Amino acid sequence: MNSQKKLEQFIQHGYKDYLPNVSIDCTIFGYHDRKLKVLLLNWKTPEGWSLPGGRVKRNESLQLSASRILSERTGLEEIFLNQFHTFGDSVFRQQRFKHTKALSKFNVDFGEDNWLLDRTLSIGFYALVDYSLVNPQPDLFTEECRWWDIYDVPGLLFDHNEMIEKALATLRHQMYYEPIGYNLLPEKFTLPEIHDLYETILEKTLDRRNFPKKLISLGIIKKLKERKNIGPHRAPFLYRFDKRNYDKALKDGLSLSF
Amino acid sequence: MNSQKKLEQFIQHGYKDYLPNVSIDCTIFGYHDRKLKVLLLNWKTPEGWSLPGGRVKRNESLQLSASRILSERTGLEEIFLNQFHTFGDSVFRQQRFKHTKALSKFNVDFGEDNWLLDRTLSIGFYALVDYSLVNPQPDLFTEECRWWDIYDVPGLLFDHNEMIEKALATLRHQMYYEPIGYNLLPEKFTLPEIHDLYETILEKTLDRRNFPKKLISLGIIKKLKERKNIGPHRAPFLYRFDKRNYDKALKDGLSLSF
DNA sequence: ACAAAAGTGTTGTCTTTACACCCATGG
DNA sequence: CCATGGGTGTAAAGACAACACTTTTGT
Repeated sequence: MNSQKKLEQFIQHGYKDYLPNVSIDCTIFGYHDRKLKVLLLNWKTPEGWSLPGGRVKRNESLQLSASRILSERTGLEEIFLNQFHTFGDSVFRQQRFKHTKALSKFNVDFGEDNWLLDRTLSIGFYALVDYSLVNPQPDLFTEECRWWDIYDVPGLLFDHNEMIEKALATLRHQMYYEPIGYNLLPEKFTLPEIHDLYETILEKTLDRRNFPKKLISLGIIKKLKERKNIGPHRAPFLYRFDKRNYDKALKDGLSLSF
Repeated sequence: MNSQKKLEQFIQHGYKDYLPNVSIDCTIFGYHDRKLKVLLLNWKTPEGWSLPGGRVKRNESLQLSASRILSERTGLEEIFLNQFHTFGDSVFRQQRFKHTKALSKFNVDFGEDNWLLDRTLSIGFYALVDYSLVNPQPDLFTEECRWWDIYDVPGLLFDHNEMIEKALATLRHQMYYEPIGYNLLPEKFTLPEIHDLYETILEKTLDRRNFPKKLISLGIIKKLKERKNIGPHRAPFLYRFDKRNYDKALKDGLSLSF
């Protein structure tokens, strides 16, 4: 089946395989060059950028669905994925979708009462991924998929700006009682790197000496014997997460002061 | 329209007014006699206890819907209500509902493909209410509505036990960075009362002298000149929440140690 | 030798915890 | 006058915040 046929099939008969009235949208955070990034898609029609999202298959769990959607856009499996809120209160989400004309580019007959145009709640997940491992892929509905700096995000379709806000707020909050970083950083990283990551996300300067103390004393990160070559400067030591203590902290929670 | 007619109308044509495939369930916490309570409904059929829940009207926000459901069962308006998770992963929630026979008590023809029997995600809210103000009301589907001690909750229908667990975990977590109590206690309360409330929910003994210090120093509770008469013992002072500081703390967050 | 970034420890302050005796009331 | 629960302060320990000079490396 070619793309156009697949698209047509999905638009006209998708409700047989997918739940109507519900979608999933993922805020996918990456970190690169001291900037927090988010992965966005550019729609063919209606024109505009949005979060990557999708529908829930009728025989699929929400977690699996989100993880499928994410893997389709990034190529990654088994990444950190967290359900944070279900959106149904904004004006966009209390009525039917009205852009039947705007959808004409697809050359598929939607029809007034197409299932995709009905009121749709969206279950929001956020993901933390290693920027360097992602190969952004657009889908049938979209022309382009790429990273945006979190502070340059354009006006998005629907309530997606609100979703990113809430995802970010949740992430920030979470950083105080769970370790993060395992999914955003390469396996081996330096203290300045993780320090910058925390400063970037929290938008706050953190003491260069005090910051790592806690993580080290909790056993969450371990110093390696290797150093990273960073050109014309002193080579910093590499560290890595101690997965055992990290997971324990994730599970039991902790309280970071910063 | 009488009850039976209403029921029939809802079962057979409800999908015109309500979103299919989605419901809302509320974990309503109350506090009485040093025990944390939760409000449960006893279904006519399938027999068993469950959380109070309902469907989302097509033109209604989720928040409003939850608050309507809650007010129908408790008679209360404007109470603390928090969306905490959307459930769709348990086996019950990945398939159609199979108990067509079990539904026969209603004397309404459901039919194999009734909208109510399709896979249903549930958006979980939890509420904190003043036990003494609640007048539990069953609905068309249920015989009885009453409080259960949180540790005596019976096996519930579907994944509702899991929901209560998660609601409680969320509540406990929340207590460390937001004040609670305003919605669970009467307007005026004593230090032993709020102390017991916290101990009960957190399942932890809290120092009788240290505990109130924080709340008082943050300005969240204020001492009144009145005392409460508790019979044959020294009359304890009454306190009340300072709504200004309380709401500020709710909004900005705080960090309680306990 | 210089510029740029990394590495490292101590001290003062604040927060948290632990703890015990006296007081008020009703029966 | 006794039983029960309420009220109150201080000191020690631990956590946190502030802070500056030296080392490494490449050009």
